[in-house]
Amino acid sequence: MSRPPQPDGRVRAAAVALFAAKGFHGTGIRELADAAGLSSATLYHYMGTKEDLLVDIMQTSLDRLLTAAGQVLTESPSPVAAMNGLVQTHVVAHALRRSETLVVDTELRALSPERRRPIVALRDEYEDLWESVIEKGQAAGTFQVPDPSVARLALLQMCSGVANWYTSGGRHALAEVAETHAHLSLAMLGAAPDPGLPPAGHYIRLVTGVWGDDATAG
Amino acid sequence: MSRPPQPDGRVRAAAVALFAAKGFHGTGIRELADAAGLSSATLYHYMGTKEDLLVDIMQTSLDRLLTAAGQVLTESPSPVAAMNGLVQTHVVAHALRRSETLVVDTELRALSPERRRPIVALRDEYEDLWESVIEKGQAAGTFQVPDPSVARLALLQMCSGVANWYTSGGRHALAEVAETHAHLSLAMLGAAPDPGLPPAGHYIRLVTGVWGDDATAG
DNA sequence: CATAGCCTATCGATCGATCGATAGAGGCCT
DNA sequence: AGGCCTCTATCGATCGATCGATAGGCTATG
Repeated sequence: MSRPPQPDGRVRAAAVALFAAKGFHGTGIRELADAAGLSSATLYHYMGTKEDLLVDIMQTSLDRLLTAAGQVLTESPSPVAAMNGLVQTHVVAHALRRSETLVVDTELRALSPERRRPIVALRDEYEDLWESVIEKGQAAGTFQVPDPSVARLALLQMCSGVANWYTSGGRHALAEVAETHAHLSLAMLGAAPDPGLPPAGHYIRLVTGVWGDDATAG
Repeated sequence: MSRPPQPDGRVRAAAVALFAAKGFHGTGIRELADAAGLSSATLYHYMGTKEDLLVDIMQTSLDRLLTAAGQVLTESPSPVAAMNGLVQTHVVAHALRRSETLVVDTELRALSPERRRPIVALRDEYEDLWESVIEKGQAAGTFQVPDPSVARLALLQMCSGVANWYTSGGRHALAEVAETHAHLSLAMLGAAPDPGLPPAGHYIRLVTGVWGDDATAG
């Protein structure tokens, strides 16, 4: 997790870290340049506007989340397996890539309406995957919830929230957090426990595979 | 919900709405003055600095949340009743006072360390109330969760998340949202359903009582 | 010598905050 | 009643600082 050698990667990494810590509007161009080890003018050699940079970060993050979710759904034979996989993948991504997922979740309001629209479309596409899994489970009688759409919203808020409190050196190990969230989610949906589901290690590998070993971590 | 007649109330209301919609750093002094119907100079007759205003908003909101939670715990005879009450009160407050709770949840990072500390202390005090209820239920065998502290974090994220998506004219009625969240929460904790718990109306009255009919709504 | 990478210097705009001034309401002394 | 003082509420103008972004030039590599 050392600082990436290429300047464009350093700019991205610095932006992700600063936007997550201080917010988009709370981060200045000179501050960003300092963190990337460049002058504020050179910054513009590697990016468009500050908003372009934010859009790019969100785009990349959501693309990867969609890719990971697609793989989960392909390999999951049942709604319970799919939900277990979606939750664990989401939680692992939000823990290992805290900063970039936080930026996606909190800085949508910083985008102009035109730039926001395609990002929101990606987010909706991702959330629709969750919705359809809940509906399939509900239709099959595996899940019993009073209101599937409220359940979807509650579930996603709970899992995304991991990015707000998880720390890699903290009290809770990653696998424990992921599996606990999967357990809580399935309990919430009224599903019976299933010991045959893949453990956290499987989804940790999936997430690190999709995200690659590049350097926008945090 | 009309615009409060007193200028200081208008400043507060405008700040809550703007900070929630565009963020603290995304809201300018002149913009705030326009929304309150004052000049930017007159603004400073009713507040200290912009940061003072933010601190004041957070302080008030957390005080009320603590007051409401205290009342819930006083009147609840069991961990299940207490958790039902905490969840419903929290959800109702986050739905009826979306903007101010969003500001509390997302703008902590905008505060300087010295100003942040007492606010975080209030938040921790509130979260400890939840923690102890979960632990009591766990000790009594009413709740069964793999990890009480992860459960507390997951629960709070889920319930606070209501402020991110609830709209008063939307698809979901307030009472339905509150009761659904209580149901999901108790299912998450492994508690058996209990039809004898107070319905949402009780907690809606509690919240509107604590918040009063003043005009910082939204 | 062309290009990529990077700089200093600078732009106009806007930031949060303060200035001195004014209008009006209410009290108080004579 | 009239004159005077104080306090609140408000303003336009402006402060120094910082904002995001650009212009133009230097250096090194191919």
